[in-house]
Amino acid sequence: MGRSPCCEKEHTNKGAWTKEEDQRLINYIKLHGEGCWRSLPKAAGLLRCGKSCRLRWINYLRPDLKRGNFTEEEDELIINLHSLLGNKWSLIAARLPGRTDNEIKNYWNTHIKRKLYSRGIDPQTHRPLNAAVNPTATPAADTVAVIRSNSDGSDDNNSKFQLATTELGSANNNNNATKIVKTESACEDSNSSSGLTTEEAACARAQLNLELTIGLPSDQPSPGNRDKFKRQARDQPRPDQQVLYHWYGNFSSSSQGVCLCYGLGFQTKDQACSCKLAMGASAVTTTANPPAVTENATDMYRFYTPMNI
DNA sequence: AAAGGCACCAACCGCACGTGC
DNA sequence: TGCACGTGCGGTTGGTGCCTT
Repeated sequence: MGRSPCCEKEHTNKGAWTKEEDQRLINYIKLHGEGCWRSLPKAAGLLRCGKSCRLRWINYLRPDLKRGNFTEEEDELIINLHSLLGNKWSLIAARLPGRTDNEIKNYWNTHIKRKLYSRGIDPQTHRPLNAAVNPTATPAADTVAVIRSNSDGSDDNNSKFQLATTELGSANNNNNATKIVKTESACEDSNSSSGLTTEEAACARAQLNLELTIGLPSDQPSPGNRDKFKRQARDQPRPDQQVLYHWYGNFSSSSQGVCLCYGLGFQTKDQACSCKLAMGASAVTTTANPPAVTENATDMYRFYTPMNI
């Protein structure tokens, strides 16, 4: 038996929303909050599919949306984040307060792609266009994404946990070329087919460190998305994935935690989090029960948005 | 002024994933 | 364990307005 449709299509409006529909949706959400999208249309007196209501609210009606043109800074941030995350528009949007994934996706397809082409950069690979067919070519982007793989080679389901970055060689290389692109699992086993020699792996552990300075995270716990954060907590990678967690301070509604860095990179387990210095020590706490870390672990420090469960 | 092409973007669609029963 | 459901995501479509010829 297939799944039931999300709504009775013959009884729903489609296409552009009217002002009256918008107002009904706004009024309902003001009174009852977000969530239960399937039942919302009926309760709000709207002849719309629940998904349509959700989209309309998230992409257009939400009061915290920033309207208007993208700034040059936002452009560059999107380009950098895309080089790290690929077409993960929701993750990119989470780093651009007031912007939606749909908006960024549209903007990417209509503006930034062209901009990158005009710079001679392939928007998908972030490599020079004339190097697209050369697998050994040096990436042009300032940073390169490394997708964390589980030890069995599969990707982690939660893409929030997939983010990792490497940047190497800025100290001894003035052209900003990124030198190493390896999966974390490959680094954990220098004898694997990854191609990293023991020396290279050690070198990577010693030198890899990227801090992306990004704006305020908009993906913060709220009554509407608290479950999402609970799930993230529950879905923490297994201890054998050797991840240390830092949760940010006090996240009550009156005191939001602020994360200004995506401090990602390879560090030894005894090494202090450099992000601490940037943020102020009081803002960072280490989880009380970090996963076990083995002696020779390659630790991936990750920084998460606030959590208040 | 009309027609065609193009750019933009809101909205839709199908699918994946997590949860609860 | 399997199913139904709710939600979210990324890709695509279609309507609209502007520009060019």
